[in-house]
Amino acid sequence: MLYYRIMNETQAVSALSALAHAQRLRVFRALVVAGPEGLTPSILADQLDVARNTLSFHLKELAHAGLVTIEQQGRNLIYRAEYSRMNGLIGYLTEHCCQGGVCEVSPSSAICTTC
Amino acid sequence: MLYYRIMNETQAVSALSALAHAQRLRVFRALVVAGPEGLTPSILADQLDVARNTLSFHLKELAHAGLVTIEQQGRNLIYRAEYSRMNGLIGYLTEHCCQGGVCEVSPSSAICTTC
DNA sequence: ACAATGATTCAATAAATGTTGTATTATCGA
DNA sequence: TCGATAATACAACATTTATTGAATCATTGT
Repeated sequence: MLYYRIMNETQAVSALSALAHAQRLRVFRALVVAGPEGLTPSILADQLDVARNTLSFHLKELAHAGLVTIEQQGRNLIYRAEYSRMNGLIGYLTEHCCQGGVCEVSPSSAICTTC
Repeated sequence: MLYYRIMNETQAVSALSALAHAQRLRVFRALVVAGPEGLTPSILADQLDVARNTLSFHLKELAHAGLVTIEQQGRNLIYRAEYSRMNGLIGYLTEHCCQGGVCEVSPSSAICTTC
């Protein structure tokens, strides 16, 4: 029972690069906490005290890496964390752990499978 | 029963930056697969076809981020993946998921707890 | 139609990161 | 002690990434 798809190296580097920045990491974690409801750029900008054009740039990076999704609602955009992508990244990092020995990664390593 | 310690933002960004590079990611994954025995820089350099000074630079980055440990054995160094750090990073990324609702992260999200 | 709001785009500058060749340090074995 | 091997450190250059302010695009409400 797999809840995600293991990604390739390019996708993993892209996701890791996207998260390897303090502001983007804060944005992503805020979206993880927000859950399925998601957040708008305005709310995020206020909450995290980031300039809106800067935030827009960083959200684009996260979206390009597949870590967040965008839905338009009127003149607002709703950003949401893409849990399956996050789980795919975790799977990529831990794949074939310890040569398939005692530490074998089980599908239960995935998080947020119900989102 | 916690197998890792949730890290702070600086540590998380450091770990993510270290992994956000194709060669370093390959190195880390090779060490994850190698398990507790670890690998020497020579073996890694041969296996991954990287110049030794370049590999040394990248290993230093991984070590600085706490993702690998170093043990000296004669003139060889043994590098090992630091599983607890990896688990700490995963914990940091998924903390308070979905406002503690249906997707609450359980300690079982940690991987390689027996390493 | 028009002003206001939400959000993104662009271009220029500033800052951080990666690569390469060379040099250095330390250990091993004859 | 000397040559060979394992590994790291340094410096110069090239590349990538981040920030900022101003401009643009789209939607809503009057």
